[in-house]
Amino acid sequence: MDGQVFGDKNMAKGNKRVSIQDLAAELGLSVSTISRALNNALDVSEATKAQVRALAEKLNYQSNSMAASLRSGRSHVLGVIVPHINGAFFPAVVHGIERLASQAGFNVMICQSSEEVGREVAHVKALLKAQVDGILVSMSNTTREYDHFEQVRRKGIPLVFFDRMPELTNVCGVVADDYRGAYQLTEHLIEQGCRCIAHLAGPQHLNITHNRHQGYHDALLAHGLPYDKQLVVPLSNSREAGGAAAMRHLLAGNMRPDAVFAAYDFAAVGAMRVLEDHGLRVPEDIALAGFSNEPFTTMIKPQLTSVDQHGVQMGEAAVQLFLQLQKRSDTFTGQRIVLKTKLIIRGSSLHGLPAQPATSA
Amino acid sequence: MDGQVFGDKNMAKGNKRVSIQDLAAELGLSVSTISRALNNALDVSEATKAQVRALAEKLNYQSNSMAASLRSGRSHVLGVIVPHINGAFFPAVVHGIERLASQAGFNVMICQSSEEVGREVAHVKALLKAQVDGILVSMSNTTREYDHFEQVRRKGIPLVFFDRMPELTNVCGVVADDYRGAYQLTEHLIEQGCRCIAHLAGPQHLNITHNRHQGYHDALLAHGLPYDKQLVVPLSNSREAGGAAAMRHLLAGNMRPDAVFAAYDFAAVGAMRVLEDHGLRVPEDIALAGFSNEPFTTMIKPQLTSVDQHGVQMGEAAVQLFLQLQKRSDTFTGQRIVLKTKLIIRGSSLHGLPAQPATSA
DNA sequence: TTGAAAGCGCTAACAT
DNA sequence: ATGTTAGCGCTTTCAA
Repeated sequence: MDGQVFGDKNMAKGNKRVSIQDLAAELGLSVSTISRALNNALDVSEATKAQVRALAEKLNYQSNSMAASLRSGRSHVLGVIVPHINGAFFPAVVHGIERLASQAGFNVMICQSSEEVGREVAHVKALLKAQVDGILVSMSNTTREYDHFEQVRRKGIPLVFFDRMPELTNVCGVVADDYRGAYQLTEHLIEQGCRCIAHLAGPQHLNITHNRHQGYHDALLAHGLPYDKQLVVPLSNSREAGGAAAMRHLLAGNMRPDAVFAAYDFAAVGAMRVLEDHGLRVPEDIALAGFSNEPFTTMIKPQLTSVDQHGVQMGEAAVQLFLQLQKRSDTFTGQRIVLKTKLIIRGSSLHGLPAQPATSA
Repeated sequence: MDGQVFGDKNMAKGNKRVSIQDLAAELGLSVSTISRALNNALDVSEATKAQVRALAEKLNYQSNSMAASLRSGRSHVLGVIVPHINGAFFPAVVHGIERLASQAGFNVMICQSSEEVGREVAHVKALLKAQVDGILVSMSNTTREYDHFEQVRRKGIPLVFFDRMPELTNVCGVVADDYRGAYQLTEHLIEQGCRCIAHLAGPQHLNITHNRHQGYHDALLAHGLPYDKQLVVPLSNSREAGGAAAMRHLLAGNMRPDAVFAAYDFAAVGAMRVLEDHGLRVPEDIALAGFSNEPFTTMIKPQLTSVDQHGVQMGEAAVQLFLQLQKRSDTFTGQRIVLKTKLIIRGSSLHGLPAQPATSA
């Protein structure tokens, strides 16, 4: 492979792509036969198939999927819209989607909304124009109207949400059990002896963060602890800076929590930094936990207790839902798949008793 | 937006998409006029344009980009192939690509090769079939043959590499100055008083890791230090586990380095863990540095010295290169853009003297 | 088992 | 300023 010169410039530009017409002409067959042979139709003799395939190979024929899609009405492309691909969660979901989708013969078109409704709407439009066979989407956190999704449905294109989905009837999607994850996490903190547990909360119009908050709330009440609004601080963003600001706000108040549950791992790290700055030890003085089980949770000290959301699995489930929808598109059952989450206990939350055996490395 | 029922099922399936034919019929105009009006051609009266746009809006017309692309030969889609989207680097590049591309009127189709040549080849094929207007690619680390790239060129499709590119003449792309980054980093370690600097090396057939190794090598010699092969340990993978294994190997040998430069941040963290386990302090006993400036470098203790690669900028440069290529496709200049890297000094490398003022937070 | 022919929805000459 | 016409490359009836 060395010294190889890449791209001799003899064929500057004018080399037309070879089409099935060319193959047909070359072999003295009709284009329809070529088409059928290439698509491995059952009513073409093996002999011609072989012949056609050989020539296609030789001439380096590449089918034009635009033409095929235009004619057939199916593009074999699956559109995916994610809010972003930072952190590990969405990449994991995308991975799951790609695996199952490509296995089912679909190409995947990934778009980032960058948490902007505008871009989300634009992407939906572009995907529809591109005639995708289906759309999988996790909403941006600025999405409050759902007309663009409604359009998709109106066109009869299968639409599947994952993780972040609108509170509407008749939409299908797959979500993690954020409620249960938060509930268990809060319960764990209580078992650690914490009695004054704060929550750094994400935006409450989003199902995921709403449910995390709710799980926290219900766990407190279930264990006879009061729910105090002063202990719930909204995060200005999901990153470290947001967590740090919220933590500072909390420390400036007149309640001194003995545990903090942040709705995101990144926010938890920001909080941890602030606690250090204030000379507070984690978990001895204040227990700390996040949500998502980002890889860096095991890199920091103490390691961060968190909740795993099984991203890959979620992606796969979303594709399965899509495939189902595609089969029988008359019944939009509004099916919701809820995936179990997994509490991962690490050092940051071991406030009291040694607690249950650690669930992870 | 509450209580809204999503997707009344009255229009089960049969609602044909509205096409420009429908618009033409409705307005008593020809399809070509409609087409021109929609594309804002300059030879259509403002009156009709308004009329057409109004009806299009009313009927919720969505153009069929497959048809348009098939006819015009341009898809306005840019294909992007990345090895993966873990960590922060490739997502940053993708972000840069998306920003500039969408600004230039292109949609972006992102594909992951997952470090498998097979998938890379498949993606190239799919993108060509999809008639993309150009392909931006960062090679998988298992790519050793470049025939699939050659095909792209042969078809006259602009091809731009970024970060990881083949050692061929006549290919264009944008890379970070890994050599210089590694050189400066090594120099910094030397200035810290380190005299026995090890390198955890990435695969040497890839330009990026090869250049990091080379920069390390040359910096040593330039400062009169010997280059000792025993101090260069190949990483089995770029993650923590790879770094940990390499570090263990190093510690088991008879050389005891006073600094370690890992070719990836993740590997550096793995190494850090092993050093801790061996009771060695960073940076007092052994200085440590990585490469890429991942966000977690500031989350760990000590914070990790690293080299920033300006991912967003790289993505933008790649798009610019593509746009250039598209304009004058006759001259494949094989232009290479080399982006400066930036040494970010943090606690993990402060082995000796206070050194130069810290470059970052 | 193969061929002929009609078009998918749009654009782009070329007319008018 | 608008209309006519001819396809882009493929799939898919309908015939043979």
